[in-house]
Amino acid sequence: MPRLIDHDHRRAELAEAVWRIIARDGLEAVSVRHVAAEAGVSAGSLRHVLPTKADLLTAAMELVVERAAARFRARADRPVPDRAAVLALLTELLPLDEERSLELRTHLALVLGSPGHPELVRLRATLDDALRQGCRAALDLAAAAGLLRPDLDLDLEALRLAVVVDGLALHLLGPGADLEPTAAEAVLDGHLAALGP
Amino acid sequence: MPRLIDHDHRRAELAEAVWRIIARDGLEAVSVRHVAAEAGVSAGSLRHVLPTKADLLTAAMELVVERAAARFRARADRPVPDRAAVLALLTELLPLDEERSLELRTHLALVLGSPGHPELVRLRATLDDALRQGCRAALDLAAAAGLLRPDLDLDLEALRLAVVVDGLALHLLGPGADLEPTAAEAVLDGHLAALGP
DNA sequence: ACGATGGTAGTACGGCCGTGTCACAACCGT
DNA sequence: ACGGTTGTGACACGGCCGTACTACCATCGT
Repeated sequence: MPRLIDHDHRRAELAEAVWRIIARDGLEAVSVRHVAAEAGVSAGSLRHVLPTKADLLTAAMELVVERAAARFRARADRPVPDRAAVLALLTELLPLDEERSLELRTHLALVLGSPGHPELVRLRATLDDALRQGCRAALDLAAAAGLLRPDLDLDLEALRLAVVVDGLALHLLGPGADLEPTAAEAVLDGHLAALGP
Repeated sequence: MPRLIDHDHRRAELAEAVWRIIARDGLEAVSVRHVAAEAGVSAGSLRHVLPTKADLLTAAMELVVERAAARFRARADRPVPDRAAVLALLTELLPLDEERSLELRTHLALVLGSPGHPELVRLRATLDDALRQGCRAALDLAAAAGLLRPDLDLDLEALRLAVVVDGLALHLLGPGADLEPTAAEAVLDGHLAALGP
């Protein structure tokens, strides 16, 4: 078989296989064999790329961070002048499609499901920090567009916004989710309105 | 050994053992043997009370729902006249001590960690519903005390408040938590203030 | 063209898992 | 006092786990 494969690409495929298993069968179903089967490779082959299970979980989490960062970067680079665009930027942070739902489920399942894994804890902190900074950036844009009352404590409001976004995300995740996407958008819209003059 | 033991009491002990294992070692470490050891009984003995692992997880989740409901009932029964009391009622919903942290970790780990378990999905819906009703009740009390603008959509605000509470709870949960309890209370206080006239 | 290189797949091993079974010990009603 | 009931603990079983090892093979550099 081919002498050289793209390791990064293979790692991403395996990480996405982990995502799907976590979303479909839960964290407990994540085993080397299941992931290999889900990704369509043999278990022995998987071990050449990710030698241990901990590496597997770390790779899954790293890809979450990477994808989320890339998505936000793509959004934030564009000039964002009006209210609808700010709302769209925030909506981007919600798990409203399959990929983002998979990512968030993975993120939460790993963070809550395996404490004592230092790498995962570090990556969680990275992600939380990015969320807060993203909310802060969105607020700065909104402020520049004159959408915000001038007397707001932007640091506190960024934190509050991040909390709202994460809370919405949590309630959007099925199964057993109790929130419709439209309701989530309504909450976000109402929150932004409450920050206005 | 004694012919009659209190089954409910034993179930609660075992459920709390599950909580501790989830918080300390993660969901993957929850096995019949580990739980039995944590609770100080033999595995065979455990099986007389909770025959299968699914029963074990269900019992753990049921105790979460039960304790949370009892705690809220104890708070809500008291007359709640002023702003500080409303804030205290909401703070009650946050994982600011060991027991509530254990409960929330269990709740989230189970909901996110084992999809396809119908009983857990049902219990999650129960809990989410209770949270929303609790927030609605708190808002009603605040409104009766004249702490709210009269033009608010209380249903939407209850949802937003529930989202804030859950978001705060999520960020308060260690390890890797990025939120201090005082910051969480500040967010809650700011949120309540933003609802005022 | 042909070894060297590096990915692949199959197998093996020790360990823990969930669950079933069963003999035994402690308490109850009679 | 004693037989029945009920909780207990120990073991057995089949299965899946993570990991290690080792032939095999397609490609690449020479």
